[in-house]
Amino acid sequence: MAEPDTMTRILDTAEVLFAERGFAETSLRNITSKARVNLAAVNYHFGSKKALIQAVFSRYLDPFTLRFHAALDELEAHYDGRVIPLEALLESMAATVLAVPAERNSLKVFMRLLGLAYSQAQGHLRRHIQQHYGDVFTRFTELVRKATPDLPDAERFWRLHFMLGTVIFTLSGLDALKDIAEKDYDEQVTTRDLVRRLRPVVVAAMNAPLPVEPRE
Amino acid sequence: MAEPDTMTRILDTAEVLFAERGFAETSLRNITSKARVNLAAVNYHFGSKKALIQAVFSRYLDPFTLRFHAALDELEAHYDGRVIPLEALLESMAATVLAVPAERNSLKVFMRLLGLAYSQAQGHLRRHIQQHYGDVFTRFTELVRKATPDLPDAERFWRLHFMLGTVIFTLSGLDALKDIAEKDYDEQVTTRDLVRRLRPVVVAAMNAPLPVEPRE
DNA sequence: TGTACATCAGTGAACGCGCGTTCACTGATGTAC
DNA sequence: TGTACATCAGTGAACGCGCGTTCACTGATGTAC
Repeated sequence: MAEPDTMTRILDTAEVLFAERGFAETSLRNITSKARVNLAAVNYHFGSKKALIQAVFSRYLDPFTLRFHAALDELEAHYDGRVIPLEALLESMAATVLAVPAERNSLKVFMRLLGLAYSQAQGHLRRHIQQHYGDVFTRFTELVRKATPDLPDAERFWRLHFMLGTVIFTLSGLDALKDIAEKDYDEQVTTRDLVRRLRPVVVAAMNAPLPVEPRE
Repeated sequence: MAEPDTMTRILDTAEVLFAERGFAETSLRNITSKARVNLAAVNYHFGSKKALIQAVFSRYLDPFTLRFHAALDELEAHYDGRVIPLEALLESMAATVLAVPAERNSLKVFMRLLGLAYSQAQGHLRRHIQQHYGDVFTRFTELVRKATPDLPDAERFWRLHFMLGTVIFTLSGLDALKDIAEKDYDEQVTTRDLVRRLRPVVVAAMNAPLPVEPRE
């Protein structure tokens, strides 16, 4: 099989290293030497390290938003004006999340990248993502709103973010957790297994009773 | 009031900068210039940047483990051999987490640091924490085991980590989330408010029905 | 068919810069006799 | 009470190093006439 071209080799290598060590800890020299391309090639093809980081994200998020919009279209067509149940929405999101990196065989990398985007440095990345990919998330939350009419808006907002946290944290810290789990109960853990375990937890969390009102 | 001494000034400044930007993105020059101490003072007092990072953690985790052990002692004494209910255990943990940084007035910093420890680079930090502070967590999970006898061990393990993820992710990404929340529903959000919202979610998640068995 | 020029992917070496760390040092305080 | 020495907290300047970026260049391919 032919070697992939330089740009692809850079992206393939960069996403793995970024996911493993973060952005600041991964130098262009790390990337280019591992990818066996010239150091200057990154700046030639992408312009800067920052732009490379955004390109790495786009390669996951572009197909993700595309597919997710399509999946939501399908759901809306299927329910034809009726309210889409919460479980179906969550199921659809999970399926899309699982489908995208399956092509590129690394869900872990995808989740690590999302986790980094949330937690890492100032915000140029978060801003970039919100700008380019905020729409599909807005559409999703609007559908969730219809599926959970009894939940106050603020409560739903927070619970969605709680669950986002659970999923990203778990799937992105996967290696560490897998290590601990295997040591404690020498049991093999797969990602699909985790997603299976996450499902009832997320549903229960979204449907939890409302918190007690704060005392005045 | 007298200026705190050099070591304290370094620690106070370092924890804030680390929490804001991560470890790699925070240089000793950033820290020492903001703390108005000599650059060489970090290496004089701590030996290295790595040791400074661990010292920053110790200042939170030492009192935390102390207090948490004490809180669990109290619970065990109060229930006197009977099973401590899950809610009481979670409540106790939440109270301890809130109490420790209250003295130093930064829960956000504490959570950001924990989040970084989980997600950041290789593992020297995770190993350090596991070594020095693993005991109290082991004790806690053992009590949770007694409180949830119907939950399979693996399931409990994962759910505890899911919830750890929720809490750390939420409280450590607090600033970003607060921004979004305030833009969407110009509503002021306090940390105590979030903890109040987290409580029923965490309880519901721990008590969620078991996942469906995977098909063979 | 041949030639001149433009475009493109990639290269090798160097640039200046900020990094963590080191080292010889100063000046204040404490201790021994 | 005085002197010699040790310890300690802190300093200023320099160290070598790896970083992201730049730049002049090469060689292959495509386009115009």
